[in-house]
Amino acid sequence: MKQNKPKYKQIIDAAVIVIAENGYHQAQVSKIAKQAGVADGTIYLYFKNKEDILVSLFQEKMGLFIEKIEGETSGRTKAADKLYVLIEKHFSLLSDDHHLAIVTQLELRQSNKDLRLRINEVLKGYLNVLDSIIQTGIDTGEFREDLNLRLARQMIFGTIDEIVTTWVMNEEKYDLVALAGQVHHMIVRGFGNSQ
Amino acid sequence: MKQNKPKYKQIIDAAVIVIAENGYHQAQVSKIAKQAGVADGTIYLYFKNKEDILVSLFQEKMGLFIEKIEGETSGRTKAADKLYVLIEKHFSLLSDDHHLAIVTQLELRQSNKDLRLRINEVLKGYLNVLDSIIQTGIDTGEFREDLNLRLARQMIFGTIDEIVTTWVMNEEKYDLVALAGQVHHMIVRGFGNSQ
Amino acid sequence: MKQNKPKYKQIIDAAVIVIAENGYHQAQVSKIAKQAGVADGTIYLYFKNKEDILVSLFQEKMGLFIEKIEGETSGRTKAADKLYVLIEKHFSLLSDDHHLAIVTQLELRQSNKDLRLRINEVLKGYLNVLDSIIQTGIDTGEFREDLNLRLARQMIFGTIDEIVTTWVMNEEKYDLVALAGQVHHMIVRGFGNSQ
Amino acid sequence: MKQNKPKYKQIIDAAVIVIAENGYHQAQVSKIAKQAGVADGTIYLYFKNKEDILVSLFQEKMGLFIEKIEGETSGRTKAADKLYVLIEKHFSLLSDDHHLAIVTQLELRQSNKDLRLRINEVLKGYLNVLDSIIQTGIDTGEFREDLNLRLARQMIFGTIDEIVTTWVMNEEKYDLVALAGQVHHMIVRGFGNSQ
DNA sequence: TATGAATGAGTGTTCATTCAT
DNA sequence: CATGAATGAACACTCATTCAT
Repeated sequence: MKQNKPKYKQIIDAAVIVIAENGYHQAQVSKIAKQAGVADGTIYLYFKNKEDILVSLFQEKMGLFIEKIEGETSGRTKAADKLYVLIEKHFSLLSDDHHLAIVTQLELRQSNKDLRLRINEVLKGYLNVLDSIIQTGIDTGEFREDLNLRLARQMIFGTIDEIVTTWVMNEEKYDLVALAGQVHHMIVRGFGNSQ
Repeated sequence: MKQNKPKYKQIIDAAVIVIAENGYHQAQVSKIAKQAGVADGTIYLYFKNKEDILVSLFQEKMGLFIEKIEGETSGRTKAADKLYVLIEKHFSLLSDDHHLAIVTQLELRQSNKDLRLRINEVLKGYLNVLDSIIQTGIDTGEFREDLNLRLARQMIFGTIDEIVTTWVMNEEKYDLVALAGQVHHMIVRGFGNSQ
Repeated sequence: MKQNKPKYKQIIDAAVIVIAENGYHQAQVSKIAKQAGVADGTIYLYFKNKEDILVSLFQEKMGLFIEKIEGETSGRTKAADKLYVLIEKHFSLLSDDHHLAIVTQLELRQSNKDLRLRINEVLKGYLNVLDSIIQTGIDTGEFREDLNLRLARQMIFGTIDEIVTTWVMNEEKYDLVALAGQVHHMIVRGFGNSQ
Repeated sequence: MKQNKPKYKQIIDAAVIVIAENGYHQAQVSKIAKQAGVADGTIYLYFKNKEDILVSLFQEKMGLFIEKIEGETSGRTKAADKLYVLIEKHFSLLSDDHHLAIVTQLELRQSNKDLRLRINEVLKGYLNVLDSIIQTGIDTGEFREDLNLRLARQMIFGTIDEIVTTWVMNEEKYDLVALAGQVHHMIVRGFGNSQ
């Protein structure tokens, strides 16, 4: 199991750093190898090709990401609470990892269509968590029963993603986590006045 | 004024087709020139370099896009109505232009940071329209007065963008415009039950 | 006779200025046309191609150059005097025309072999003047009778040319004409002590 | 130390051959690589860019050239003898290397100003040898004490260079080395009759 | 004569991947 | 397992020249 060997993680961590600091198109395999402290050729003992590094990177990091979020949300009963925890956790995990935020929000988007499709595969785990929360809400009557599951999921993901991306592009100048409450309220209650 | 010369538009239209059909990284200048029916060198009589073609493409198309949307929304009084028209128009304009949808949602995102920053400049016009609608809603009391303008704007844009992108990635298999009502409702009223 | 039409000289003068100020490789036809105040295509009504501009330039300017030098030297009887006048005139003519000095000493040397062969044709006129002076010197007994005419000519030309080129490369910081006497003495009398 | 790796010299030697046989402007990197028997990319493991090949070529070849000439001249005591050896050696080294003669006398002169400045840096070593010989001659009384060191150096270099260039342009039809004595005599004794 | 928009051939350089050691 | 020297395909851009007006 290559994934357990130390150099596997070493190379992935190196890739995150190199991509975050140099940008996607300036993240040459040789630069990643140097950062990881291995020879260029060694990379190919652990990864099929460059794309495989990036997909693996996303899988490893996003896997942990989803795991943590799932863990936190499962402790709540109400869908709205689960959703709040998800947003808060999503924001805080990226706030805590500057390099990862740049890589997932900006740099990895420059990859070609093939790579993006494979990244989307990984994202499905996250979207499943969202679906499950929304379905819970509909089932318990918290959310409207005519809510379109797919659209709702896309709204949540699109909103969170756009807010994080804007925050990263603004060089993370403000407190992202502090926005979780307002974002959560907009999603659950909408723009309208409640009276 | 180069923008009025026929070859200027001819080249931009060719670029949209070539990028949509071949992908961003396979859209060589020579391919665009061939599609436009001009010599490679002619491109450089109208554009400073390759990046300039792409920025101009985005400016021209997005300019028209924003113009049309602004025109339609200005005919409405209520913010909620304006927002509905915006969503519906956004969906229908992209539904009607298959190539443009692929280019704006998938291919142009692969551009480097510099180009993306310049694209964001163009997008500001669109975001301003959103801001103005939201502010109208707050002023008239349609929307909550404690609504965070920036977050609201990011939610609308992120939601619409994610929904369109998913639709494009799913090869436009379903009717995007038909979703406008539900999307609008989710944004304005949220997920919650109204009782 | 195209050579007599005003635009012919106009274009040649423009070429000297453009080459002197931009360098040989940055002296595009369009730049010369602009400097001459004519359209690009007009150049080709007066010159066969770009190389023809440069050869004509050299012919015109070097023709005048040789004419003036010949005129001055013919006024002297002794070969040594003729040689002195030639050196002095060569130095002063280039000292007086900054642009021409740069073009002939530095820029035109970057031309390809073909062009240089044609330039050498023009130079033959100058070399003939040299030969005639040397022959005179030999005939009158001023110069050694076993002097190798060809080598002597190459020594004079090589010396003068190297001195002028160095002076141009040093941005013409010192008085070139003032060196004529020493140069003349070195050529006629050599390095050795006369005793 | 790249200079000691076999491919470094292999590429430089290939460059001399390709430039001599095809001319400066037809000496594409791919042609040099082919001649050297390496891949195009390999060139860039040993040289920063194309200009670096040419500068290195000049440094390597001219470095050896100067070394050899310095070695030979240092064996003589009298300045005139040193000068004779220098001329003779200069002529014979280029006579023995047909390709190098073409490259240094004709092709490399077509390089742009930047490259020529860097070539001049290399030439300084040669000019220093000349200066030292001339100074020796002045100190020992062999040469006139009012001899202008800089002009004398330019005369020697200009003369030798012009004679070699003419010889190369005449396709090396005559015996260059055989001219050394006459050239030496012209420089040391001048044109004049000694009586 | 004069114009200037259009042409299209030509090349230095990068970098993911391989493979002999 | 690990190395790193070697590979070679791929592409944006310039500019001398033409020719319809």
